[in-house]
Amino acid sequence: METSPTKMQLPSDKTWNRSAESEIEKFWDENVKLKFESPSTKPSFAIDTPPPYTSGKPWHVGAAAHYSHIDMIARIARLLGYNVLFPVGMDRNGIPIERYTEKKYNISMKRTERGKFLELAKGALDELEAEMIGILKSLGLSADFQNLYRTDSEKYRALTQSTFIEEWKRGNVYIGTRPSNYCYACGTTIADAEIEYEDLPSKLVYLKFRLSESDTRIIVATTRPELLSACSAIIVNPKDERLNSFIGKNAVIPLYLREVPIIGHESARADFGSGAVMVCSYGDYNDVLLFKELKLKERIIIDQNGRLTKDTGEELTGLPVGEARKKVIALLQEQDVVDKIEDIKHRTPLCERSKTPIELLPLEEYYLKTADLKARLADQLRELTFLTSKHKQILIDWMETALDWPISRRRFYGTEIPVWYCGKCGEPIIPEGGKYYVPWRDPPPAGSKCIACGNSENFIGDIRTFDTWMDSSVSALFVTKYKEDDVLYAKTYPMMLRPQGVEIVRTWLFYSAIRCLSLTDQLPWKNIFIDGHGLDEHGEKMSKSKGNVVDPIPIIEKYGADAFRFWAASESSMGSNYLFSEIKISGAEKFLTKVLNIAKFVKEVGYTDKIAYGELTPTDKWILNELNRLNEKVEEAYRRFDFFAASNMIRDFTWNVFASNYIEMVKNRAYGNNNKEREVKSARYTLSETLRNLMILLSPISPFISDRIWLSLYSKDSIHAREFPHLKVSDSKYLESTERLIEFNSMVWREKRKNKLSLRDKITISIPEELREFKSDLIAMHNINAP
RNA sequence: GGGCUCGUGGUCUAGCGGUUAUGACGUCUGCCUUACACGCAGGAGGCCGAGAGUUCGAAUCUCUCCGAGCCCACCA
Repeated sequence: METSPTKMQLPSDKTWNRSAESEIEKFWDENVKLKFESPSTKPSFAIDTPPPYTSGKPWHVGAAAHYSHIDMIARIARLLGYNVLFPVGMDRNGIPIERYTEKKYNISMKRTERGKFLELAKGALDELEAEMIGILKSLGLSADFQNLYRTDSEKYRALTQSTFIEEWKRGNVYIGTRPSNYCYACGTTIADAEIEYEDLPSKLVYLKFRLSESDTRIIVATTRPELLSACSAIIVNPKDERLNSFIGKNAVIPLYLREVPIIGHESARADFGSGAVMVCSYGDYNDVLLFKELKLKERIIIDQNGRLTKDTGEELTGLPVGEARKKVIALLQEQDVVDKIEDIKHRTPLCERSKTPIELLPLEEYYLKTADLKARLADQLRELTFLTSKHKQILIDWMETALDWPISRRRFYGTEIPVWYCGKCGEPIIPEGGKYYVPWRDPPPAGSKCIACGNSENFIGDIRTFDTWMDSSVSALFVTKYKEDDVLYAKTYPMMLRPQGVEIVRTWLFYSAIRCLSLTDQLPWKNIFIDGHGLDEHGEKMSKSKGNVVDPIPIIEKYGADAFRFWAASESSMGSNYLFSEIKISGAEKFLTKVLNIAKFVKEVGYTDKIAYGELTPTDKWILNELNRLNEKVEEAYRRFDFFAASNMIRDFTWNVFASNYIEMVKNRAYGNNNKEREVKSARYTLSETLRNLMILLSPISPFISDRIWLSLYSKDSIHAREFPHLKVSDSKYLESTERLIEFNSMVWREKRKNKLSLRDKITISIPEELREFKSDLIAMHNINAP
């Protein structure tokens, strides 16, 4: 045992708290460098840490718990003897930071000069980032902050661009014009995965269409009357006996007086609305399919600003969708073609970021082909282990439905698409990868030539950026230094672990898997840890709009990061959702205070040099065997990275076996109320040894307190350089005594209570034969009158 | 409509075929006991969602139903 503790002392406060942690945080900053060792004989363990998105307050306790979980895994891996690569990055591209900047400076992005806007956004990001790093550090994240990366750095963006260029060369990228999900609020195309649906109140308008052949009317129900002028057909279900006689006839669109065919189609449901549907470009995804299938002519009547075009007639031109809807209803009512209007709840596609309805608009965008990659991913899926196996299905389900990925965005703060277009013929010019290109600002590399017409001047740079998932989907390549440091790459790729939240399986997990698979012919990781959601105390999702987001900062200030972490570990099984509960966090703090008090006791009675196992008293041998059993169980849990099981086992042993029974049994002996020097030393040694061992077990979960105790009692070096303890004791006969001992102690306590005796009063009671080995400790503990 | 989870004392949670169901928080009672009153000890509180089946035996396996949550796909 190292007996020269540092100047670190146990805190004098009565409870474990934040200020006791701050000193440790400082100590780590100055003395502990948890870096990936190179060279190293240990096996590598590389973690694809999710780069947190810097979008401003409030921060989310769920995110704090998530990073705590990831840190526990990193620390467990170190404890198990791995050489851990634990990077930390900041995801800084994309729409949220643009919105934040617009709000902060009260400006409009698209009306601000681009260079100026980017500068403001960068400044805003730097402030947010500093705050976030502060939070991560105060949580005790043992990541490599010295090499913090940013997805908007030149180096990172150069990687995003060069991986795009590689995909282009492989023929996996194409430019396509197809109806895309367009968000007017964000002014850009978004991917299917970025849409969420919500049931919103809407009006179902029943319109009377006259047939061209006769005066008969057909009633058409629509939630999108403003799209009337884009109507290209009406469909009815052929099995719908009320309406199938209309099939083959033509109807006249009110207001516009244009004829459209009435067509039979299965997708029209007889039991909704009137049974007749107008097919418009584009009301919903079904319209897109119908236009394709029925080869209808599309009319695009909404422009990129979300306003109706002049094709819709004088009175509607220039109106935004919502107003146009009201106006057109009024116009139709004037003409007496509105049969009735129903209030309904309509499942509306919304942009996940701006929460505004999206429209389907044909736009020219870049797409990454996913069909082949999905097939390859499906092939290799069995090589990928999900620590929480139930989550694998989410990925599989999504793979079945995912379409080609639209990767271009009409935004400013993102990685620029590294493409110029020939000023003469429009052919795309793609540069060589490896550098960071800014086409909206700079000309293409010197010597660029159009491969189609040979033109070598007047190139036009693309003004678009990539979807931010294009950046974050290569995080595994960035941190393992793909095409930059072959030695590190060979050691760390594929990475051991991708930890992430369940809500981004469809995006980050899926996109990363297919992109890295495409570029490296390997899956980027061996294991996936999908973490659950942090819900509020009523089990509801926390969201800024509901206002129920709990900020972790005051929680950490109040209870300490270790209490927060212990709670995060012990609250629910790996990957399950958990409810935020301040009262439980305070319960975790009580446990840590208990641990602190055990340490104060151990320090007070003093500790001695190592004593051979054979020299120890039976009680001491007993607790060491129990401790050994705990070590085995915790090691087994830690090998599955199951901090939930481990934390609960550690708490149970520490409190209910070690403190309540063992310490009470040996307290007198440890204080020296015994004239046998050997037995006194035996107790002191065992107390110290058990606590020492427990601190190592606890260190991945609550690193502050375990290191504070470690440094105060045992060593001048941090606990985090330790390996997993192996006691190598195997007197398993002592394990049989545990239950009997606890039962006997309980029985004595009950007797004393029944007889209104205080715990230190004498009592006459006989000690069972099976416990005779522990007799002297039991007599001292309960003050038993030896019969 | 399809799929995936999940229903265990007031709350949360473990157990997932075998003696009186785990632990935490809360609650009640007593107690300043040479670490800790943010403590110690003791107690109350559960037909393990409902029903049926498999089995010598079910919280645990199967089916049906009820309820909750999440995801996906159509609703004009």
